[in-house]
Amino acid sequence: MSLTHAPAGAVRQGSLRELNLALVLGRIATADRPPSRADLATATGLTRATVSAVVEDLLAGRLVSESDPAPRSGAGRPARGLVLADQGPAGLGLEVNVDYLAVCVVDLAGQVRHRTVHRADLRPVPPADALALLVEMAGAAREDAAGHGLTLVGAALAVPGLVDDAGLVRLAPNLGWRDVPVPALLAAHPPLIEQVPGVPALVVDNEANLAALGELHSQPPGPSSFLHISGEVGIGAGIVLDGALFRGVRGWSGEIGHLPVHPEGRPCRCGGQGCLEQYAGQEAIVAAAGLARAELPADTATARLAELAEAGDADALRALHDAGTALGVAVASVVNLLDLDTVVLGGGYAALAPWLCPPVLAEIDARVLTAAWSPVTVRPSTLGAEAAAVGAAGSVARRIVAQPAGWLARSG
Amino acid sequence: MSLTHAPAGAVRQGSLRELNLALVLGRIATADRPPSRADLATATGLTRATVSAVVEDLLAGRLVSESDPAPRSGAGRPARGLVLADQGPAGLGLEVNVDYLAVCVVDLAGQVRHRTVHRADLRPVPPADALALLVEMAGAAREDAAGHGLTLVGAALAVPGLVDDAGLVRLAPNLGWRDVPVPALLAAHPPLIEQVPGVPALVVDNEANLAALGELHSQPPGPSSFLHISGEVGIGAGIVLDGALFRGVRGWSGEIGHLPVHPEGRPCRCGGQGCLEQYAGQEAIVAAAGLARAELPADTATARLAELAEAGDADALRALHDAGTALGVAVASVVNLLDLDTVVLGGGYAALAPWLCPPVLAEIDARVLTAAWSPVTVRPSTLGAEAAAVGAAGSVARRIVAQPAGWLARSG
DNA sequence: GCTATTTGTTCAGCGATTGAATTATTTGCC
DNA sequence: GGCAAATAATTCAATCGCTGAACAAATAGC
Repeated sequence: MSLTHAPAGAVRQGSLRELNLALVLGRIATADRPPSRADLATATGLTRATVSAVVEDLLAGRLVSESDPAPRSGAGRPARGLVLADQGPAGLGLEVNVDYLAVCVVDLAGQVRHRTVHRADLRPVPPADALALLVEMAGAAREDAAGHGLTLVGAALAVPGLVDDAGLVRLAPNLGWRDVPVPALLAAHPPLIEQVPGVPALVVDNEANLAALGELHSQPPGPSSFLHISGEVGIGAGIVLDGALFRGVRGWSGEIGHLPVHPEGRPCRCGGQGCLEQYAGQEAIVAAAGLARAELPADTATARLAELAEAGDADALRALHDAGTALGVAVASVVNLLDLDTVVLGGGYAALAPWLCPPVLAEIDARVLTAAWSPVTVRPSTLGAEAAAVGAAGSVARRIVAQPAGWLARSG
Repeated sequence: MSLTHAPAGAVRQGSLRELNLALVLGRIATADRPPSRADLATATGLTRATVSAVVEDLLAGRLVSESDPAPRSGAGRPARGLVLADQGPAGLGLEVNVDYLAVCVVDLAGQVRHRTVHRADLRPVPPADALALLVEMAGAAREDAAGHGLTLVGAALAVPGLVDDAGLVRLAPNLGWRDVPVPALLAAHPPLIEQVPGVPALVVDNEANLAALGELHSQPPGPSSFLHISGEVGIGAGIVLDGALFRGVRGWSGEIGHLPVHPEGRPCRCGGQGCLEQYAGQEAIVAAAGLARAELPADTATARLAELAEAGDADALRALHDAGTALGVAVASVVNLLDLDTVVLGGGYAALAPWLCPPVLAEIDARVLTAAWSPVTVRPSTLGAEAAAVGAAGSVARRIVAQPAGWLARSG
């Protein structure tokens, strides 16, 4: 589950080419216009000769293709622009959540090429059955992707809970899962992906982490360090530092829902007191707004809240303001600690951002020592509802871009 | 101020050797016994031939030396052990604090080879005068170091405040500094260090950050991710993730002293309410213990508290317990967020650790969701009082180990 | 004294980058 | 239309550094 994109180990002769393949491909991926070989040479510091050789490898491996010439004014031989191939390797993203299953396919460029969502209450469904359904959806996704010339090289599964290094779901409270051995359960089904060196066949991770990765790789590119908060029934956060997700010593970082915002306040099911989740979790907001939980399916609760707030309902507005204040206290802690300048509200919070942002910002201004010199941006996520599935698939595709040598060794 | 120890840029022909020099030297630095060339080959994955060539460069540059043969049982040609040289490059560490100035010199192996402390109340002293005094002490340190065959290749200055990328001290509240241009003030004095490519002549950083780096590089090596808390008049934290200090977007991470532990509690001079500093800062503990601030010099306050607690003074014990509980709430937030498994209490907290640790651990157990699966260690710092100065000097020496090519290019 | 064993060095070979020269292709100007 | 200037991309000998195997060095055990 740890993603080290620094070589760190022995630097052999061949590592040199591997590193430069990744360097050039990464540059092509992040450029805002299709760069020419000459552009890449000046941007990377390599010579044109080397760049040509590297690009030749990438073209042969079908990781990049030549686009229409980049519009450039002036004399000289016209450049040939290089873009990430829209065929070739792609990532499979899977998501199990409380009220839906989602599957998607993302290509090298980060484009979502396939998307399926199956809405259902998954709480009464045994984990093995839920995963079987997901595999069935993934099979159809693979067929569709193959039709577009895409090969699935890895899969990532997002779950709303704690996952350990081996992919064991220790605890997914809102889903009712405990100690579910996901890799073993999925191994019972025929494989959907083609193994590529350097790309794990299956990664299982927290949905908040994967949603944050999705935000990191979304277009247009945003900051490389930020906090992404997924506000669902539970509240999770993905912490992106210097362009990499920070997972913590055991991969359990981001439990922002259990930051104490009122240390002597309401007891929480985690055993603590006054956790953020008790004041800004979906159930807490719904209850504070005077809505009966029973009459609302989970997937419409935030929509209903947004409707009421839009209409000026006083109870809803007050509930959202209080929740935003509690969230702001927690966010202020994070900003004081990590000195981040961007906070993204995702999941259910995205739709409620117009009412949550002002109190969050107010708390930040009041409580963050450095706010005077460095304004903090709080904004809703740009990805849609199944952000974690998109982020999961994108994280797989991203691995190919970060380590193209494995794919190239495969396809000759 | 950002230290990227991954190449990330273009990988040229010669980068290969640079990377392997760093790889081998780093291995020598972290080995618990002097390794032979053969040991290094198996440890790094390089061939013995390559390791021999690399080691030859390191020996020629006087970064390592051959030690007495490592005791090894069995047949075969005896190995020649390699150790970091006790002569050659060294780092200069400087510290300005509220009640003392400190200067030290640390060699490649992390040994403190020189140490000077000047105790005085620095609050009434103008910054320029304080720095002039520090430079004078540093001059003597350089003479002493030169007598041991050590060359100063860079300096790092620790200050108790916020520092920006250019070395400008924006705010050091307890010292009374505001917008002090340290590099410009130091440039007025003759240079003390010999410039080496890749090593900045002067780094100015927060004392909590540098103390954390000192802890990271202390012997015996500890974990590579931890939280280091410096409890002085203010409370600062250094966050070490995966062996690297995390400085935040603007270098202002670690302001744990302003985490809200009682959101509607006592007003804080930062403008917020209920900040940790108001409950666990030195002044708060002293006041809660019923000691008059005026009759205590700042540098003896913690010693006096420890004395009283040792003697069983009820007021002192209660004050420490309450401070520890507040600290525990903040630490629980950090652990929930970052999933760290080690917390180091440094600065004034080190001496008070016997009384602070129990309540801190109690709050962690109660509030951290994952505490059941992953015990968190809370322990006092192993470094002494001037930890920041030692960490500062060590961070300079460490740069040579991480990037030896610059030094080698210099000395031919 | 001989063998087994391990360490460290030497050397031809090779892969990858380098830098200069060369070719390719277009714009602008007369 | 033709020519010079300009920019892009390729070719090729030279060079740098790693590799693998053979070899020399040094010791323990029998």
